[in-house]
Amino acid sequence: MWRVPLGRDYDRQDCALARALEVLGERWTLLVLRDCFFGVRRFGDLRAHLDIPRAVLSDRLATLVDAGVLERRPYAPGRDEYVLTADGLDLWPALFTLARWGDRHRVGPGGGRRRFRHADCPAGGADLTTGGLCPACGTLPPPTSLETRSLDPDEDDGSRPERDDAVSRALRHPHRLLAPLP
Amino acid sequence: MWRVPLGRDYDRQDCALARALEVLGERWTLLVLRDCFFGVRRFGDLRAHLDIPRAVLSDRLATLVDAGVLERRPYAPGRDEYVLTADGLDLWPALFTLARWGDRHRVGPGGGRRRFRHADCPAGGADLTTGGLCPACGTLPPPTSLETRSLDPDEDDGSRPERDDAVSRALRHPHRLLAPLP
DNA sequence: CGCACTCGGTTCAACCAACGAACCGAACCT
DNA sequence: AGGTTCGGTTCGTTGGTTGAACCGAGTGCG
Repeated sequence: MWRVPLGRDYDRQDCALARALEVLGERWTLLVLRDCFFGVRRFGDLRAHLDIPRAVLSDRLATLVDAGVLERRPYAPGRDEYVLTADGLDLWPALFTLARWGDRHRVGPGGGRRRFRHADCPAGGADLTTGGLCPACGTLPPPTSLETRSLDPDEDDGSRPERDDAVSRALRHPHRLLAPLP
Repeated sequence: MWRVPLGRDYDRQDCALARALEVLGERWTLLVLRDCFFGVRRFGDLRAHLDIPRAVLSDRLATLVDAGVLERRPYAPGRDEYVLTADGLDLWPALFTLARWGDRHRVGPGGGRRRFRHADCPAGGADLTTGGLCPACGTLPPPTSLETRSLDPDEDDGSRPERDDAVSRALRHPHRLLAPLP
């Protein structure tokens, strides 16, 4: 069921960015992948966290599996889960970089609510810088060695109402990237 | 004329990525910005290079100006051009990172046709690595100090027909990023 | 077993965005 | 004045998004 999501004219664009956007450029797709990095794997959890119509989520997941970014695999009889492939994991720098831009320019001063810490850092670990570097050890950690958490409540300016689905609640506490949610 | 391009539900997403996608997530938007980094500034040039409907381009440019990513300014009586603001220039790492992913996973072996060289490099300059680093001097160069070019014809596998608009032709030769096209 | 419930979808109708062609007005050329 | 280019807007058609309803397999429970 291959489609070219961005229209037939895109294959005339002589550009790696256009190739990437044929897979990633549709609405919701990058948010689905962000959740996959956070450890969300099940259809229902994605739906609860994103408020995305079932049909759209179904379509996006099929496109991503088709493109080799996600793998669909059974975890119980009649139940499948979606996990990032190697190609998908390789998207982490792109997602992180885009999100940091959003932090700097689209949310209030102080940046967003979410922090990423280098949990496997030999130098003790610290919250990542804008470029994704760990300030303690100077390396660019892979997503598997990162831990994410919400800002503490007293750091929060309360400018935006918090969501209260199971995924949002789980992600308030420190959580290793890619580890399945409780 | 503010709109929330990705639907009212996005503002319930407690996430910097969602904030970024409200501005950048619509179809064509990232390709328009890519062209801006290449030095394309005029409505007609964007249209010729992208094959995008006039109405859509008009809408995207207005959204980007509205969001402070582009600035619209007159360059002749009755003629305006669109140039990247500081916020827009700050998008370069995100665009570059996404394009590199496209190179690695969505085009054939050998990567894409386009190369980026650190033209202002004190160590002589070389084509950037995957992470955007200059292998000669080890720094992460800003877009203004980069030069881009197409692969030489003998390196090209000919798998995709070349475009032949004025912008595509100009971008085959080495060209400083952000410098206006001839 | 029979029944209800959950999960992971598909189907359908209404709506809205994208497309492409036609039109438009200002500036410039001759 | 007449024609051309540029930078749009308008408009009818096409196609993607949305949300509600429906569906079928698997599980829990009396």
